Amino acid sequence: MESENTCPVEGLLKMLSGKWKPQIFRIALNGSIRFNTLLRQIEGSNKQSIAVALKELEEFGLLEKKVIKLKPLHIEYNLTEKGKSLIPVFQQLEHLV
Amino acid sequence: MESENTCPVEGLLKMLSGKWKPQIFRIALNGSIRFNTLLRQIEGSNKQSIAVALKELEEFGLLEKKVIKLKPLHIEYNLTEKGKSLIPVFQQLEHLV
DNA sequence: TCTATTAGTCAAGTTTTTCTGACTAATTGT
DNA sequence: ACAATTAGTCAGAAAAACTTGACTAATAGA
Repeated sequence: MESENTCPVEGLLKMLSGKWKPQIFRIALNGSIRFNTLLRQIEGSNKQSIAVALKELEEFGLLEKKVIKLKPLHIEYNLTEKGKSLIPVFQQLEHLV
Repeated sequence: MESENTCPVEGLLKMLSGKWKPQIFRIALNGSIRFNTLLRQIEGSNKQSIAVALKELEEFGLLEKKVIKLKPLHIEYNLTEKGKSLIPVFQQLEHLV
């Protein structure tokens, strides 16, 4: 009883594909993340790519954006329930390698 | 005790990144695979891309190449132990989604 | 002899992804 | 008034990934 035309791993790969999304998601596992903070801690990254990655992670429902304060502007991204559901997968992979 | 600079998921993503590797790997979960057979069953694919994907899966140690017969030429690729170790991850992801 | 099959390789071109640098807009600090 | 911080956007360039079509080399079948 194999699934021939769908694959959950392909879904995961799609959600986390690209140069920066895996790193951003992993940092988000430790708590709230912010645009400029990510930009500084992920070396080699750039505004545009981080912005696109955050938007995609949001669109896939793994992160949710939250405006904390308007003065001064403060926006945070947090794992959604869907995002948190991936934690066991990460843990399982850790045991493997 | 978080791992800040390594990530097993990033490893998985790297091994299976690209347009065809996930599909090839998934087909390999069902048994031996062959170059021309893949080419026919994966619609939209092409020689070059399948060849590169197989080579990369081999280099990452997920598949192993085996020459069965030289006349007529018959080459097979099978999951390695490392490749098989990913099966539970696929199963876990299936339960998730 | 000619064509097909096997499993590829190679160079060139196309497409997709990523990066760079300029710009926005509101607010705070000097 | 001027610079800095926040969180971005936009267009164009550069880099990476993917595709195409021609080719190889050994063997089998008509």
